[in-house]
Amino acid sequence: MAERAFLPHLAYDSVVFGFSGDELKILIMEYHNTGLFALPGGFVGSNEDLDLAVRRGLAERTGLSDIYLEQFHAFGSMARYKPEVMATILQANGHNPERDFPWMLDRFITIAYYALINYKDVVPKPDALSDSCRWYPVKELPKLILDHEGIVEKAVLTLRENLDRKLVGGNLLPQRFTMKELQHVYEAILDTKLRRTTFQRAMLATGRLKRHDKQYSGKAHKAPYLYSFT
Amino acid sequence: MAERAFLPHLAYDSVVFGFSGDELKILIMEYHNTGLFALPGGFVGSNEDLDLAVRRGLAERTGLSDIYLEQFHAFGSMARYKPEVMATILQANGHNPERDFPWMLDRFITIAYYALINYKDVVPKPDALSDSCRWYPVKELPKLILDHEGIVEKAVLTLRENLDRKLVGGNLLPQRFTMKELQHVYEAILDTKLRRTTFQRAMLATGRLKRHDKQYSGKAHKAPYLYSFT
DNA sequence: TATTATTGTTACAAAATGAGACAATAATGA
DNA sequence: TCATTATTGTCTCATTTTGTAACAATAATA
Repeated sequence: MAERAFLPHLAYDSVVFGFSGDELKILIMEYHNTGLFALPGGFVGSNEDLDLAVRRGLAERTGLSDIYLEQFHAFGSMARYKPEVMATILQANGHNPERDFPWMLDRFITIAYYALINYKDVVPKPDALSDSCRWYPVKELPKLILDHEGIVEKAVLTLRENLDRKLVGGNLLPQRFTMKELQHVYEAILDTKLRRTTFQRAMLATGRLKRHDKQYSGKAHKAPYLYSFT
Repeated sequence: MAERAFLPHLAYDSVVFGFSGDELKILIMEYHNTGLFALPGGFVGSNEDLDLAVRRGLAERTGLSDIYLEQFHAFGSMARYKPEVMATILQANGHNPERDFPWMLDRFITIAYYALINYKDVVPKPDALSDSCRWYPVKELPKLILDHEGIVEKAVLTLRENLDRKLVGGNLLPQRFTMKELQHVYEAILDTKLRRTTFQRAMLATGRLKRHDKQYSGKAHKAPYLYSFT
């Protein structure tokens, strides 16, 4: 068999979470002239670590290296095999799918990751096939291709389960943040209101928060401390 | 490209947990004339659901269908690519690897599952390349090929995390079991002693246990109830 | 019929959590 | 200057959950 750049039949998709306006958002791509929306994804180089392939793709789309990334599921049902979707996307970009990219019409098993990033650090960049790469609130997603909506759903569920266990909430905020900001992140992820005092006590009890200087907001009230995770 | 039976570069491995003699055990295969031990695994048919491929392989090895199965991680580093291992196994079985099975020398990404089964229901069966398929205590495994020891370790950690959250302990026991048996399963998985009364209270509080008739053991003491999960 | 080992339940202490009160600010504005 | 306002950090107390031990109820045995 000839050398090939990527492993056949294998892809990854990434659910990139950001936090802005007290909402949990994710990056969604739109393909040129199709009205089709999808998770940002990519392929794995024939001699490339799976994890590194995902980091590479994320770096290209967000400009960020060194981001919090976690693999959560591989999706491999036959039900997700719909070659006509990829054919539509390729045709809309002026390609002849069967002639130019026959391997993209194959069946794919995708390994899904979620990433947590500081919203303000990111300038989303689309790829060659895509029109745009934009933030959408998790609660107001457009219709996505294939099983991507199910992938997002599982990502959110996994993130919820890992929130307390791995204390990952801070990865959606700048290095230093107030207790209220952290609480809003938790509330957005869990989709529920939390009690301020109980939350503060629980967070401090983890022993993972370092307290820094106060943040003076210019508002007429006590200034909150800034915290960071250790 | 010619039709092929299996997706290239993709495999699955299964960590099959059983419980016997108050120990947590897993199924390990030994390859003919090599002294090499490995997790039971297999390949995914070109038109086969990933999950069903794993169930098919498990059914062949355990004789069981309808078992508790959970995917927990895909392993895809380049460090796990050691074609000489598979070459050794094929040669020991009288094959010429390069000529007969060149694709088995390729790089593989493996998707790992763990299964929980009732030890007594299983008669392990090796496959064509294997000598034996036997139970080994998790704490006394032989040296395994490639990254299979890391796969087992991650399986155990995942099982521990899921134990309370998904109440999966009962899948390692017969349909009906005593509270003491269930406690022993928990103790084996968590590798720690539990307090009898606290455990009993917590289990009953889940509301997922149904109480059946008593089990008379012939011993000189009160007979325990049998329970099943709903 | 007393003894033994084990089980299911209860009782009480200790710890964790829920819910509110309260004092301590930063700015504002009379 | 000094009361006012909004928010923060902490404390208090009630409630719930958990840790620990005691106790009563068995099945078989001697």
